[in-house]
Amino acid sequence: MAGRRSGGRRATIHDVAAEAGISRGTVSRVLNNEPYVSDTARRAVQEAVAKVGYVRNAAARNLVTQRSRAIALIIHEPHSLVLEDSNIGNILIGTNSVLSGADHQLVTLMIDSQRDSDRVVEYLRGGFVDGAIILSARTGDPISAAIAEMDLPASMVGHPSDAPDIPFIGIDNRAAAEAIVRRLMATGRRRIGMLASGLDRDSGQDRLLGFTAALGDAYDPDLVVRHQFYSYAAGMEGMEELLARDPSIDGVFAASDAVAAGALDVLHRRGVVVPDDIGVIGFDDSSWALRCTPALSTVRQPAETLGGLAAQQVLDQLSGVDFERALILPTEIAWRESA
Amino acid sequence: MAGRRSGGRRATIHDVAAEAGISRGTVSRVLNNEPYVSDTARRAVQEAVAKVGYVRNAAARNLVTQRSRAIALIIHEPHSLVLEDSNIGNILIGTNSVLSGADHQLVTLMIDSQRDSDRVVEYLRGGFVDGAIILSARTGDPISAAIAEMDLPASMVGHPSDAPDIPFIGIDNRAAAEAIVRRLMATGRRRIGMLASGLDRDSGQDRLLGFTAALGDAYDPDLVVRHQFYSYAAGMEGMEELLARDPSIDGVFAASDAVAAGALDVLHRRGVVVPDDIGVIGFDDSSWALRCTPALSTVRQPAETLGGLAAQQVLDQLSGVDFERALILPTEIAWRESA
DNA sequence: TTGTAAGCGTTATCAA
DNA sequence: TTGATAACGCTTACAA
Repeated sequence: MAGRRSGGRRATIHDVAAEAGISRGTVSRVLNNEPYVSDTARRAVQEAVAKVGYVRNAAARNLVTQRSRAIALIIHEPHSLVLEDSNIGNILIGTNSVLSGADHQLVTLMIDSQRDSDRVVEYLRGGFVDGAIILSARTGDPISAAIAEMDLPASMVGHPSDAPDIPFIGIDNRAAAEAIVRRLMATGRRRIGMLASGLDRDSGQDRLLGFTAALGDAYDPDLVVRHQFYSYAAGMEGMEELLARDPSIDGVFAASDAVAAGALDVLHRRGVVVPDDIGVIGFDDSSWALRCTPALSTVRQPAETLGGLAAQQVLDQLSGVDFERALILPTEIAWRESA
Repeated sequence: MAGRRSGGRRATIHDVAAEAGISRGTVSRVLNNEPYVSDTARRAVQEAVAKVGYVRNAAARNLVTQRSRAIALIIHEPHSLVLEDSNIGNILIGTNSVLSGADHQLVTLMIDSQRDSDRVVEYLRGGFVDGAIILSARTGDPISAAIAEMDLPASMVGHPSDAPDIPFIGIDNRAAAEAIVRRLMATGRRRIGMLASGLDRDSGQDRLLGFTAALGDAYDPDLVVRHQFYSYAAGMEGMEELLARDPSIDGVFAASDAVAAGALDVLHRRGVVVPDDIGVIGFDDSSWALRCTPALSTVRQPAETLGGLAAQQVLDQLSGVDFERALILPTEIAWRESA
């Protein structure tokens, strides 16, 4: 399992016991910081461990304890997500920090093909981890189904409409979208369009719902352009399309900051002035928002907290304490110069 | 180790053997696709497996085979890297793809604190993985030292000056930097400055060396601003500083695209026209390059290939075949509008 | 407080 | 081609 040593086999508890002149049982007790061990024995073991260069074999330990102290974080579609968009980095940081505090190792698994998906299911089934956190799942995601079926402690960040019964944590995308679109309307805009993305996820769907709810009677289906990804490219293409459909448009709600950035660049090249001619708003408050010119008005997600609480949900299941299976965190509006 | 089943314990080879009415040895052979198994036995096992819902226990298997079929990819400093910069996404994609093809699971480990660092060393020592790929190591990195010491098959992307004897793969940062700076000089610039970053890594050091080499006698130490991170913020601060030091500057080499992007924005706000007043060049050809206005001239790194070959280096060590321990890949210049 | 010994679920050797 | 059986390295009753 571990890297083959250059020469000789690696030390076991057996060697430590022999070196220290005591039994393996006591060595194990020292290693696990258990009570009822004499100071003499403790010292002897510590010295022997150092001397023979002992390191615990995880496989053997996991086999008997039925635990690994590792938690998986599953990321779908590295292309569109890690590269282009979003708070994924902050989610990771929050998760890692909570897990680290509980002395669990975070292992990130990336799914980029059917083959990956199958292998990851094997990995989870095999017992390499005690639990899992699922990011950016789409409707019909086979991993989530497998996790639910194998009854592995888990938590989803976000919550696809058809998700199996797995605890989750998220934000109210619909309400947040509605709120920021209303604010855009309050600036006097009359013809507002939307660059919708990620409609195969709850986030995308709900942001669109919030948009239509805010517009009410003013809603014009013709002013919604759909795209698969939350990407910069989607923003560029979508904005071109929107301008083609209605040159008199004076407001745009982009489904994410990356999308908004693409839209802003198109507007800039076309000589359309933001926010004078068109007000633009985004969603996420990711690192894109402040890079945009002008700075983007957007919805701030508590990404790091989201990641941390997802980790906590998994740890709680592991320790058997009660916990809230459905968590919705509040968002806020970061109002800047783009609208 | 795995998630506790709702009720009853999970099926073992024992159960399968009993159900199929044959020995555990034969069951194991079927499971591992070994030869010398009758079709009758094979079918019986497959049916039994399905019936009792058997899944192999990885810990037990790893214990006896001394293998895990998993490879770690270690990322330092998620903040500055994953969020701000670079080709890390592409490296991941390349690594995952090669490992996936060899039926190995990629597990990404993030290091964000001393505590993380210690835990990761434990994880590696424990035998959870058969090998490791190290990204963005700095000089004096304890993880690399530990990996070298424990003799774990590994590969580094990049190569810190004091790195222990671990195979590596990288690009010639010095030559690439020199080449693009020469090209900038060829556009007639006279006062060229550099926004240097990551000087605690080989990449940062070498890019600076390439810069001074290209300038030769024209090199003015006063025109080099140093910053710790390859970040957008570093580019903004550095550019302000550079303009303060010498308003007549007419060329800038940024140590990365993110840094260049920050510099471009400062110039834009100051009303300095690029490339008319100042020519700006970057490094990486990351997703930043095309988002910049104007599009950034930069050095293209074969990031995905880098990741793939690092994975291959590890796999080669595992299989014991000969391989090249020091790989340097060629780069090319992507010349666009910023210079 | 310590030692003994029985597993944990596989794979792998050796006979049959 | 198959079946016993001995490891693999550790934890954990149970006895002492």
